[in-house]
Amino acid sequence: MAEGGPQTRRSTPATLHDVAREAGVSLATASRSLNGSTRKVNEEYRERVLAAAAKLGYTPNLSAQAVARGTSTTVALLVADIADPYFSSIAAGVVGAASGERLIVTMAETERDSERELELVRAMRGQRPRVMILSGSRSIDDGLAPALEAELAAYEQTGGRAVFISASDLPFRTLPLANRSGAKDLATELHALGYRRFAALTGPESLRTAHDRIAGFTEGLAPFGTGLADDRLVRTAFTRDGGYEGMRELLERGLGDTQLVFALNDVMAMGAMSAVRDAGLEPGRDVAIAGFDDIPTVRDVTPRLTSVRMPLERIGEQALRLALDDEADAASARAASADVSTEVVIRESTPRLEA
Amino acid sequence: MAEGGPQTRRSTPATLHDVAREAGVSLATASRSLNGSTRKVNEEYRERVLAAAAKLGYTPNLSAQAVARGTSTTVALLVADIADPYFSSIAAGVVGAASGERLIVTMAETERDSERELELVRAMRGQRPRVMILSGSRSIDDGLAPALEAELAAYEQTGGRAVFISASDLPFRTLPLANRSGAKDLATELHALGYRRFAALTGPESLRTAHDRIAGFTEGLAPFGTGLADDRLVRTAFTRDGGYEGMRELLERGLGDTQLVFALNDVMAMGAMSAVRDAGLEPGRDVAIAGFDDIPTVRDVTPRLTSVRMPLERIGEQALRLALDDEADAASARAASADVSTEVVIRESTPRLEA
DNA sequence: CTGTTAGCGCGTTCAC
DNA sequence: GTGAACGCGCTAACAG
Repeated sequence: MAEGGPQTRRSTPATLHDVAREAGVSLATASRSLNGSTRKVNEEYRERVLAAAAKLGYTPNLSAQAVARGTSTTVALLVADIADPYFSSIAAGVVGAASGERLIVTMAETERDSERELELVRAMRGQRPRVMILSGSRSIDDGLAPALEAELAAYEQTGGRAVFISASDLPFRTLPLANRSGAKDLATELHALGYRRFAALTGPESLRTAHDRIAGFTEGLAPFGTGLADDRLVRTAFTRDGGYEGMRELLERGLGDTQLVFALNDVMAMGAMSAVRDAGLEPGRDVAIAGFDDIPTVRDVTPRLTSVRMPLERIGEQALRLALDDEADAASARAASADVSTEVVIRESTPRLEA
Repeated sequence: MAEGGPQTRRSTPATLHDVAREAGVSLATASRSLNGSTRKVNEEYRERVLAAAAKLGYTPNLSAQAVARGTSTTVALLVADIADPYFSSIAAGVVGAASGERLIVTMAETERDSERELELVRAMRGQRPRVMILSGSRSIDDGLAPALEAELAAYEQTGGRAVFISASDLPFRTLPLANRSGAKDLATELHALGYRRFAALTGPESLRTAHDRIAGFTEGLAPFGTGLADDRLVRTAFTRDGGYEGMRELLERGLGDTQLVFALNDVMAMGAMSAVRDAGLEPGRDVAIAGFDDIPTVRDVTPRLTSVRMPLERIGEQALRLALDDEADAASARAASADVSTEVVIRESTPRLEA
């Protein structure tokens, strides 16, 4: 089926040259008519060119344009895991915003490996992208950070623009995410609901995002003279399965008097809820659970999950805008981040505690 | 912070020419050392070139390579909605497989709009991608289909390779998905569990995938002399909110003696479960629910959702392989699709019915 | 094996 | 306003 049909001979795509010849004009005129930097071309010629282009099914070769112009229309996006709702939502935001700017986005997956991330940045540079957006997997004690910084510095020096989503120690534009304050707010509200004794499922200690969320949570608890005991912390993978395993471990250790488990992101929280259930307990009743990010599906689990809303799509959009904003500075980043502020959403997984 | 540092003057990326000069060799030698199709270059020169490249931080300009070679290393991927787990999983598969082939994937979102899809295909052609993968939103009575076909035919005639994920009427390579047989199997198993009276939440009537799934489900029910009454069908959007709204409508109409609601995909099913709950009923007990796709999160909802497993990541991989396989024909597509066969997964949302 | 040269498709100066 | 000619960064003949 796929190979059927009259074997029309394979040809090469129509070139601007073809269009010019077909229209009976020069290459320059054709070029001007089709993109016209300053449109100073006879209307009649213009139409002839457009007609010829349509007839030949001409599409400008973006690579050639990039070479000739010295700039591409590409934005490179690096994420830890495309299938993770957190990253796919951000990606959707980036792609949406890019589409509006007539930019094309290319995507790659770091798999949370900084070595791989570095390689990818290097490889992506080959595209001479206008901007490069790095999301996720920023570590605190990343030995490869200097190399990454050097690579990105070189990239920026040659006209590119690197943007990090969420805090990083590296000297590049950054769209700060309110991980710390969001977690702090969450802690405050949970305390108001009557919760006093907490445990947490955290990602790798070095993961910047995990670190900030834990720090914020602890900070929010401090005024009340409570906190997170070390033996109430479970380090695990920053994924659904990590959440499941972490909760299982916690249950094995014994929940003790723990009232609420804070999973550092929603997919972990969902895994944790399943682990609770598999242990014969009921999330929200036997142990409360809170997540972070407020990915769409948390509305559809039972009990509905308490979380901290991060406007993920908008974060993707703002990251691109921040990169494109020529005079972006600290103020601009602040403005962008104001647009992506968090909000605690209390749901059934953390019911008010009876006194 | 972002703008700090000594204003090192902005330069242009190192070119192959620079590397050659730095290494004291000719352009050709530099080129051969760095990519050398057939590595026939003096080891000493080679090393000098590599050293120079490293020193200068040289990265080959992919656009320039593409123009010179006449072929790019790009694969274009079109999906309906990036944030939807179905598509993000497929995308993850494509990106993963592409990475192995040293291909770069660019992504765009059709937003389930065939007009937009057509425009995107046209725009994407500008990249001269080696392959173009179209996933989702194939309609049965799509007026733009001829235009799309023409565009893709032109694309293939100029050396490109178009691949559809899931059936289409268009004459291009297609990775068939077992929507029909999967739904049929589901119906069979549900009947075995004791279910007799069904309703369904379906997407737009014209959506090919929706059509196939309904057809398969009906087919599976036929041998038992039962089926889906017209008034038990709710047409709604193919999204979570569509599922919610559809179920709400069904509940308003009155469930009657309906025992099970078949949502045509998992995100719809999850929305439907929430609607059931919001109506004060309990999914799985008051009304059974089944979905399709088996996206990861269905394991974490309550009750766990019965679904039909589609190996989404593998589907993405296979789509790319199918595109890359030079001698792909019907047999090859069949082989690939064998690798992406479905499997019914019965869970708690469809408990065995007491006789 | 190496260097020279002619393109690839397109943008853009520069004369006409 | 229009066209000829050069250059973008790189590959691929082609000679040496």
